[in-house]
Amino acid sequence: MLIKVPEQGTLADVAAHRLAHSIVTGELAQGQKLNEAELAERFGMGRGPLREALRHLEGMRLVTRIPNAGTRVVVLDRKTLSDIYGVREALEGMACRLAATQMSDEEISQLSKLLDRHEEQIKKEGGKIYSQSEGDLDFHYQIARGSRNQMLMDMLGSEQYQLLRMCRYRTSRKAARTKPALQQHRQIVAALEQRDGELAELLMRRHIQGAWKSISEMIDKEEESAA
Amino acid sequence: MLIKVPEQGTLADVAAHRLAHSIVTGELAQGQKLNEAELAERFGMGRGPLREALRHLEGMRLVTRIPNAGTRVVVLDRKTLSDIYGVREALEGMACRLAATQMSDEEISQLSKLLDRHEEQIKKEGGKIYSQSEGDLDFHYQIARGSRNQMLMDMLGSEQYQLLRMCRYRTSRKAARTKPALQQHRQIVAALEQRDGELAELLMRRHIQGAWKSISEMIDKEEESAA
DNA sequence: TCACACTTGATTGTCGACAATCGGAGTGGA
DNA sequence: TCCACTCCGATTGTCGACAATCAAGTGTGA
Repeated sequence: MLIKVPEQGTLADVAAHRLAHSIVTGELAQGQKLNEAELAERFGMGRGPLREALRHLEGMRLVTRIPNAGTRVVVLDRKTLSDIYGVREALEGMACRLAATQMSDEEISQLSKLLDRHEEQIKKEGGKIYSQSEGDLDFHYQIARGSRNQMLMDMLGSEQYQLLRMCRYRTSRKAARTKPALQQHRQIVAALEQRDGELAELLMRRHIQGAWKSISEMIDKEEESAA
Repeated sequence: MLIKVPEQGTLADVAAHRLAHSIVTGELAQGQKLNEAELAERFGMGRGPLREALRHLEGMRLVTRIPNAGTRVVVLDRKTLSDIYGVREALEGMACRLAATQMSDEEISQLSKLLDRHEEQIKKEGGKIYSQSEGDLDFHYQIARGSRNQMLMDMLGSEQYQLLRMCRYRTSRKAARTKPALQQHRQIVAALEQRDGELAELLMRRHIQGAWKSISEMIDKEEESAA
């Protein structure tokens, strides 16, 4: 699970995680205004920690804040999503290239086993995309870890870039892309096993481009049906 | 100037900017503990806004925070700097590639003029690296803007990645690299004028690799003299 | 009827004080 | 002499209340 639920730590941290979760899962709608007093009461805390949490989320780009006018959940329009996937392609491509030389054989083997479990899960419960999405993010995160670049890990990992998970949730309803995605993951692992960084980067970039293409089409359909 | 000084807005915003400036310029030493009450008094505000500011800086990775143990200025060791420059190479390379197709002729022309002013400045006051560093960051930021990718702009621009400015300050003392850097900037602009994204990316990546190499050697010397 | 200023309500921004927690100095015993 | 325990000061975490600001609704005059 990438969703950390540290019921320990400061209240601000707890609030940040709970809010992040609510936003990512869509429980809090995009563009929705966040009332400090109301949220503070719901979480059973004062407004101080909550405001700190909102600052944190602002840094994560999960909310936008306007002085004296409150904070709102970010809205992911097409352009924003496109920008995100563009950056992601560059960063994850880089992560893959580095991982090809930095990961241990053991780690790559673990990665392969992760895909095995993943495949089994798909066979068992075809529709359960939810867990797929989680597992997929795990896959990507493991590669980010394999890059040994802390900055990259932060950006692609838990802290930053919850936005990614947000798009996933938003678009994981009818993601029929699980099988080709798994296939691509396998290819990437194969490239890692061969220690071929260039190939691994290429494959990862294609993989993400494919994901964006798929999501982009889904948005088109939504807009059509909405119009 | 990239240093925004919004003496308007909330106190927390003001504090965040002042603190960021102090950290980037080294006024607050790396690893230094930040006492909330003391800072609050120095800035003439309560601890509430200051804590919000610290949360903000934490998101920028300018400080690290440990619950119940306070926040400290981040320490830029060699590995961290290396990681930053790695990520920067990927992101700015991408920005360059996009800018080659997205920037208007007018913008590219402006960029060229920026380099003219830059060159003049170098001739006039050879040693004044400070302004060079600012101008250089302006150059890079303009290209990030040219990519038309908001996420990229945020990451490379003012908000995120003040860390970069921090390394600059830390290493801009004896940066004899201004001339070759300017030359490389010119080459990049030339590539943009030719709308050659691939070349622009290649040149930018080399440019950043060169910068890292220079800084890396500088660190080596420092460590030698320290040892 | 429309425009404009005012009032009012709600929400955000800020402060001071209290509670919880941690690190370290000091002391006692093995 | 060294280790462990205790206590205390300092610092962080939290809350409630007050002030400032903005938005909407209302009334008045042209």
